[in-house]
Amino acid sequence: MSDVRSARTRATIQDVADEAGLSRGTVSRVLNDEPYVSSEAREAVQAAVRRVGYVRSAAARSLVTRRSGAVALIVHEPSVVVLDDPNIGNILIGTNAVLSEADQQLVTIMVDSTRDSERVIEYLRGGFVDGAIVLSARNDDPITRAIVAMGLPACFVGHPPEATAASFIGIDNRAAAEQITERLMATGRRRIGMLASGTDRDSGQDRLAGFTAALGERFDPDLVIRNPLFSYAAGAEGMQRLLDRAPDIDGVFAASDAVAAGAMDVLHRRGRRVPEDVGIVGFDDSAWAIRCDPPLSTVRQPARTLGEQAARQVLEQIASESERTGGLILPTEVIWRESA
Amino acid sequence: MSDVRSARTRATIQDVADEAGLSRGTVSRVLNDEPYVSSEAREAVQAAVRRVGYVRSAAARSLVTRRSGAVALIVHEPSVVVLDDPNIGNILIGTNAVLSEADQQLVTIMVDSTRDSERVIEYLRGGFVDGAIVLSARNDDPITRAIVAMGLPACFVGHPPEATAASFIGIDNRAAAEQITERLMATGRRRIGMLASGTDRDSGQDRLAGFTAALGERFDPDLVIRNPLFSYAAGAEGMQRLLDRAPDIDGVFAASDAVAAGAMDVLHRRGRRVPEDVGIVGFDDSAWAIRCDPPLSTVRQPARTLGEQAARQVLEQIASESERTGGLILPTEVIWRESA
DNA sequence: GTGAAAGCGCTAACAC
DNA sequence: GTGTTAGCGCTTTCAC
Repeated sequence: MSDVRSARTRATIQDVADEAGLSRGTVSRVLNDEPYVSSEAREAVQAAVRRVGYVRSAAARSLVTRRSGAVALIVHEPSVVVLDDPNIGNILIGTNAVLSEADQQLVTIMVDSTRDSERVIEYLRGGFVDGAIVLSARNDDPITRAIVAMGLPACFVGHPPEATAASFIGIDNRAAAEQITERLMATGRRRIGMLASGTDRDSGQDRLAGFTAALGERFDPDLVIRNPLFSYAAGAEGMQRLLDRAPDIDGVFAASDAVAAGAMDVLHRRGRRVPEDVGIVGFDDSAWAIRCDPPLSTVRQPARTLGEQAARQVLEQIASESERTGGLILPTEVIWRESA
Repeated sequence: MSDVRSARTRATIQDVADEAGLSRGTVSRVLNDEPYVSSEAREAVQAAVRRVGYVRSAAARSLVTRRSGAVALIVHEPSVVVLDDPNIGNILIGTNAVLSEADQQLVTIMVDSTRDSERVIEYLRGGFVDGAIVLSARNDDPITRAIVAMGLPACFVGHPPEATAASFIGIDNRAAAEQITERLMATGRRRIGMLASGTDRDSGQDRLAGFTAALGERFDPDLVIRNPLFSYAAGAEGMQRLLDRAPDIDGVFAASDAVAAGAMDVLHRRGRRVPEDVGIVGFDDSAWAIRCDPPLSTVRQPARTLGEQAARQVLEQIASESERTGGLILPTEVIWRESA
């Protein structure tokens, strides 16, 4: 029996070396696929690894290489919001695909409290990850500040963080909102309102700004209902208020598809036909859109691509040890269906 | 200026010791909040840490302590499924809350391909995490096998993995399904069908088994439509087929709320009234349930608690270095609304 | 091609 | 209370 170690003790590279009758150095070379190793040695090491059940210690390796082989995806949202944001899932998929290809491990971290926030900063500083992708950070966010300060390779998805030259990637919410509002106007609507969710963050503000710009003179602040949440319930509740304020309303721009779905149900309940009486458009092109009756016209947000590109940017920074590159804005597309 | 290190080099504990005029040992004690340190020393160290901008290396620390302070949540699902599983989000929240309280970092890992799977095993073996919570693993899953083999503290959510005495936590899908089917029967339905999603996994199989058991003699295999997905689309498509097969159907048990929602929309479209003509019940008590019209009767699954308990089990195993405890089955509750 | 040896940054056991 | 020192398991020169 070559296994003389106790069950609780892991085999080390030295055990492998002894077993193979070689030195640690050679074993290390084999493990790292380095050149200048005889094929006999290579095979001997591989066999020895098997026999002693060796797995290398990430800590020891990372201590000397200063690399972990992992990248964090930080979801900085109160937990409730995360659940029904249709984009997060797709961003995650895109990011994971690209990192997986590069043999980096993606670890997703949720920040749900101040305590979380502090611990996450420790985690990042500790060197558990080589880079980070940050979703929907606020500008005054401590994690953002820490990342920038420590120079961790990173990409911010959603909006540029502060005035720093940090790399970011996002969509032009303002332009997209303007565009779809214009199309809504082109269908002949006269009294157009907005269910403006998330006005406490950039994306929400920008969508409202685009809406305002598109309407120009015809913009009526009374027809804007604000709500922090991008939810179905927010849409339903907002639509009630909008109808009470302006029963003659004939167009609605909802800040997200979920909001639009809530609004549409209320419209039906209040006896309004869509799109005959009221035209309605959403934002995201999420699963909600096709599920609506009639199907929802909306803005397609390239969430998956967002995730992929963010991952690429981080990988590039890690590889080149270069300074951050600038930002990137991905194009959106208006998807015209039957709701307007 | 006390900062003589290059910008690229991190300060080490030695730098702090020099700066504070103390030894590494004392600095380490302060850093770890150990007793037997004079308050002067403590303050001197804290000041020095500030000045040199010290952050301790996780790798070095973890190398000697054999602890990382992190726990993995492994979501072992094809990406598409993850997105609309209403339970995952809540499990995540519960897990994060408990771990956060214990100052452990939760890292969520998605397994989306064979390549992912292999990398994740490496990651776990490497010692990046002290424990793992595994969601909806299949029995033949390589990650499950690796975890069991390496003796990593772990808890499997959903179902016991193989015959091993691994710790797990879940709900009794079979009993819950049986219970709600019985209530459906009690409303006087004669021809009851099931939209049996996910029959390729334990939860789906168990729900079908419960349904079958409840119906007893009245069970008709022709009224069971199978579909791997727990989705709205699966429900819609399944309901079409069910209506075609048995136009006189008057009761439906859908394997999830999303499935039920899809089915209900088809019923409406085909001119059936709910619950007058057809009674329908779901499973999960997710956001779908109250959004249905009429609101859906369903089984409440304690997803958040599931996550909390799983985290506790893992923490306990980590702390005690004990062998795995057995499994735990949480109770479910039938929520009776208006759809049946 | 391979071995020997010097660390990576930290904790913990042991002196004092 | 504090300093000294021996590793933790690995990579990486530098000889040979």
